[in-house]
Amino acid sequence: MNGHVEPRRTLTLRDVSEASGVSEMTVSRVLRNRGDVSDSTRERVLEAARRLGYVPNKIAGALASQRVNLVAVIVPSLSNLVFPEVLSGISEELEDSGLQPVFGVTNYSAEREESVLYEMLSWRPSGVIIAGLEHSDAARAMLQNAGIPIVEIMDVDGEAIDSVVGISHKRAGLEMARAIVKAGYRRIGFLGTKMPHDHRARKRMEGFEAGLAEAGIELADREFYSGGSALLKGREMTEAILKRNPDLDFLYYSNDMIGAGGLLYCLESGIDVPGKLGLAGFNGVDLLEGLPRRLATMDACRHEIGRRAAAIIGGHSESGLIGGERVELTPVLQLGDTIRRS
Amino acid sequence: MNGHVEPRRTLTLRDVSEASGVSEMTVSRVLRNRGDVSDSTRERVLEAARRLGYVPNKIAGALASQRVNLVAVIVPSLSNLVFPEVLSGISEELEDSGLQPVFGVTNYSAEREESVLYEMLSWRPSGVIIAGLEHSDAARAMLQNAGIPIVEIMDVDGEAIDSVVGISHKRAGLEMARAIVKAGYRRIGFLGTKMPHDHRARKRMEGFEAGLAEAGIELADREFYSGGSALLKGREMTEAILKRNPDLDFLYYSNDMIGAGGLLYCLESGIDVPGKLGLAGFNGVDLLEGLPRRLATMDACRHEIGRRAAAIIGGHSESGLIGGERVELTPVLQLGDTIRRS
DNA sequence: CTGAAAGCGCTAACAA
DNA sequence: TTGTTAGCGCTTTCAG
Repeated sequence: MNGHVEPRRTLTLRDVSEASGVSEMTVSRVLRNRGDVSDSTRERVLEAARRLGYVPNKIAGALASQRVNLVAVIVPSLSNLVFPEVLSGISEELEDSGLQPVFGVTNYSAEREESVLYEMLSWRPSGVIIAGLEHSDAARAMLQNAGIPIVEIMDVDGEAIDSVVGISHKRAGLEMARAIVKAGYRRIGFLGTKMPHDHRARKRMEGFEAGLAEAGIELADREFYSGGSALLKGREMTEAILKRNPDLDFLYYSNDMIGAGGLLYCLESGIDVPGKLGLAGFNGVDLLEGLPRRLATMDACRHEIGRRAAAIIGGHSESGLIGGERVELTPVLQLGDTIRRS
Repeated sequence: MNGHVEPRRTLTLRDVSEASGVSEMTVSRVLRNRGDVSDSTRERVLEAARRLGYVPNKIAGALASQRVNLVAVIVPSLSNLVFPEVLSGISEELEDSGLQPVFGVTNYSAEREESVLYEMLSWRPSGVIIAGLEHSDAARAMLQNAGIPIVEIMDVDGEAIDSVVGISHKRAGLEMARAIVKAGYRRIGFLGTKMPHDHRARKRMEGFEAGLAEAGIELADREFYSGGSALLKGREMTEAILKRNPDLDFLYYSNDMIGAGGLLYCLESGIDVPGKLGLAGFNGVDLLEGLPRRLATMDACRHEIGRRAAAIIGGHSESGLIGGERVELTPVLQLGDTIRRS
């Protein structure tokens, strides 16, 4: 035991260079697998690097090479189940591309989105994947001027800055409305989140109303919530809306979790689903498979969206090109057991 | 419309300096709010920066200042509901600290953990938050040599590298076992994930078995699953284990989702819960609040763990000190409605 | 309050 | 195959 304590300084290429008796440049080549290096030299370098526990400094590397292997990913929330799934898709696709996702969360605040974006862009990432098409002017300007591929995800209803991968939430709402009308339901209630900044939920509802309007129907009632256990809220809201409006014959939920809560409530209350009351949610979450009855829903293609978006960044960052791609995925209506079949 | 296209080059301090007629150094001061600058100069600089749409280059800044405001966060998975909640806690706590979380995912693979860690450390973050106490030797060495605060989270059963924030999963299992025994259950089955690398689930089971052993009881049966909808798997496994072993009087699930599936199955099958059969899960997820009956569980303190870990990094990065802190949170047993009361 | 010089740790480009 | 030189864009330090 000697009392000697190393003055904490992280190792540099130079340390490896000295330890191996090879020039810094060659060490750098070995560590990056670039250029031809003799096997014996490579061996010596790797051995020294390993022995010292050298970890390269990407900050210096990025500055020198003007290349950064980071992809900025900006989402509104992590509690919303949907986004972790998108992130998984991104992670997966990027796994062996040499690119690294870096996540930022905005909490559905445009202001926060702006500052997260600024922060991330200041690391000069190779690309940006960002949820939604709605951004502040400043954020939009930053994205436009960044000179890197930008992929806006989740939603295609609006004008994209560069590339876009998502579904049309308007159409999702519209088609659900048509299916419901077609099944003969007429007195329809809507239950959703009280989130003025969740543009996609808003668009779904607008599309839904448009779909009803085609048949000359108006929403009979609506109920909104915020915070808390979605499943529980789904129950409570369902109870509330049915108390207020007992002759509703359909409930459309803005997401599957509250829909599942509603379904459980109805089953317990002995309500005839889908005979007397039909139900539908949105997202197509796994969870539904385990419920006593299969809630009607529409898959939001979350995982796929993540993958496709990441693939675009990967492709463009390789080719160096920026070109607006537009990928509109089509969510499939799953009638399940909660909409009666004709 | 002129056809002139700017050669894409990102702006530098120098551009702002020239546009504002102020030295680069002073521009830098203004943009970082450092040192005294006259109001008039500040104004001119900010105006120019805004007009040009300048975004500082943190890569260069970090290299020059040897300071990076990034916190590396490494978790096994994003599908497991638990981790997004931890990340939320971290995000929240770091919100106004000037620190930025950067997430990496390992898919429960030690090898992948090693490479993600290496990648992240090469950006010289201000700290690392990493799930679990089990790491490869190489990973452990990297963490030890990084010279920055390291917080291992979720679990306290083992030896920490630096700081640790979590709960004892062994104890969680142990206490659940005691509660179950105390309630008079004797023929007990365990249902969990088939994941050799989920050390925490493993420790819970070990603790659980130890708790049973105190009363001279052995696990009567076990059932494992992997992949798919947890809720559905919970149903299926429950059905399977009860078919095989109809006289079981308690089922302990390694997480709430499969527990919830089991609960739904039992209710539908008309099994008397908790009279004839008791049930318990683990995690204390929101979801449970919306179920017909409240599943017994134990809160894993996910959000709190995230916050505390982030707070440690924040504190240490300010003080520049590294010091092993140990925070053991105590999960509270929630008996709910699925363990009979004496 | 403002500016000039030096250099952070690495890699591009070129030379040997 | 290996080495040398000159920055990358910023901040630190020191001098006005």
